[in-house]
Amino acid sequence: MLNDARPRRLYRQVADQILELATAQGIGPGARLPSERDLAEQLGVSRPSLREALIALEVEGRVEIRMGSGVYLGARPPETRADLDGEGPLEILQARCIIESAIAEEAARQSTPLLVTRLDQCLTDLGAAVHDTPLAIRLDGDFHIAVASGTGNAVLGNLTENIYAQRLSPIFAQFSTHFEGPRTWRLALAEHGAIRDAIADADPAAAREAMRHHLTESQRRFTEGRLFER
Amino acid sequence: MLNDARPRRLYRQVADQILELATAQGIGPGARLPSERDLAEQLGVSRPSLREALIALEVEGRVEIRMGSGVYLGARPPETRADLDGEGPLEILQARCIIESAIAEEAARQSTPLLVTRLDQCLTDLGAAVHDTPLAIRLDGDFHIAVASGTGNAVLGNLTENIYAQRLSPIFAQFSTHFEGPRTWRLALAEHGAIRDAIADADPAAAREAMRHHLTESQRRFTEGRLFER
DNA sequence: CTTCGCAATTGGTCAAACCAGTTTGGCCGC
DNA sequence: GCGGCCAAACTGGTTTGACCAATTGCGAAG
Repeated sequence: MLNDARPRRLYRQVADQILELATAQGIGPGARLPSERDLAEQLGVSRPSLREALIALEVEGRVEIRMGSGVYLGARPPETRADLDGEGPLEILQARCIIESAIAEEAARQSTPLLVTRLDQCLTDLGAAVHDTPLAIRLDGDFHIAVASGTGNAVLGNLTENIYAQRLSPIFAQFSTHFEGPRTWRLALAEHGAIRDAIADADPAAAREAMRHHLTESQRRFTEGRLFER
Repeated sequence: MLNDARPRRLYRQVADQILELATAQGIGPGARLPSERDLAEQLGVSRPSLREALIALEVEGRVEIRMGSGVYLGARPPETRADLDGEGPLEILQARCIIESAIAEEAARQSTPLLVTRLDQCLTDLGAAVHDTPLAIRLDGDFHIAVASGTGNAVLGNLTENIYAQRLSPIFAQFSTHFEGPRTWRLALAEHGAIRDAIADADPAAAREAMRHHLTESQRRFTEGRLFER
């Protein structure tokens, strides 16, 4: 009553089978699929296992489970991706250059003394951490997140946080510790200062250019460090 | 032997409790946490339920389950967020206004005939679907994703796709179908056309303004529809 | 001291219940 | 005849207990 080969975990296989079965039976997005008991029997697994598969699919947002009612196929098509990683650090830097310069511009447009105070705090923190790269990475992120939150838009704040979460991933961290040091952090600190000043002056164009300059320089430092290392 | 209150699903609560317990006991990233049986007993739930929580955490990438060995805490720090939702549709529109205008500007800077062709295709598709709101929502997203992919940066493309995945969520969809119709789609189509023209002319400033105008108008239509409905 | 193997530990899965919301259809009253 | 109400039939939610399979580590044999 159980399957033969098992390269992946059962709940993973079952999850895929459920999606296949749904499309095979012409069950479109939003439609209800068979009950847990029926599905378990059709796929030849126990209900707890079937349930694990459903929970995995629910976490991924591919199905919606309504208690007492049934399991419904998610609204979004199967090719939907959930994260923005998978790309190289350089590509992320390029994307940030485009996005964050626009964010800085908007933040300068809504400049407040409170925001400037927070940015100053970030600057002094980073200034005291130029010799501690792991800490500096975090504080660097705090500055950019502070700028984004300065727009007053929580979505932009979350988005920037997500981008920085990428940076804390193991692969990125390895790169960083190799080519980042007190010198690069001091340069970054100066560039941050320029951004801070532009926002303090409520000068959107200057803030935009300062952020663009900062991230362009970051790209340059990154590629240089990469070449240096190879 | 079971808990009293149950606002959310049990596996969700247990998942949170596991993370809390891990930090409380000083279990750092990469370290092993107690066995399933122990955890189930400590948290006062059955092993299948505990297991559902673990699978949810595994899908989210917060723990790693090694068969026969144990469950290990994920490498990334606990504050990492995975999505940018939780905010209202209007806030997402505002964020898009800032981000996508910068993306359109960059796309115009790298304008290619191929991109213009793709945009034209999106326009004709949307023009033929003004009476089919669900389809129009999808095609509208395709246009914006096409613009983002025009930057040649995959991160920006993925990011835009993610933003549109939000739009296909049930809550947003309900709003959309209420206040969107042939009239609003025709207006959006015209605004899309302006963006297309600016990109075809390789005019970054015009592309930026066209995109900003489009999303500002979208916000206006959204708030109007919302008022109308209440 | 090294090495091989077995046994304890851990995750993986299943079976059969019972509990708790939802839905639905039929019955009763209007 | 029509509409609202209530209960039975779903549906997901959770537990218990058992057994299988992969891993690991310790101890005995060389």
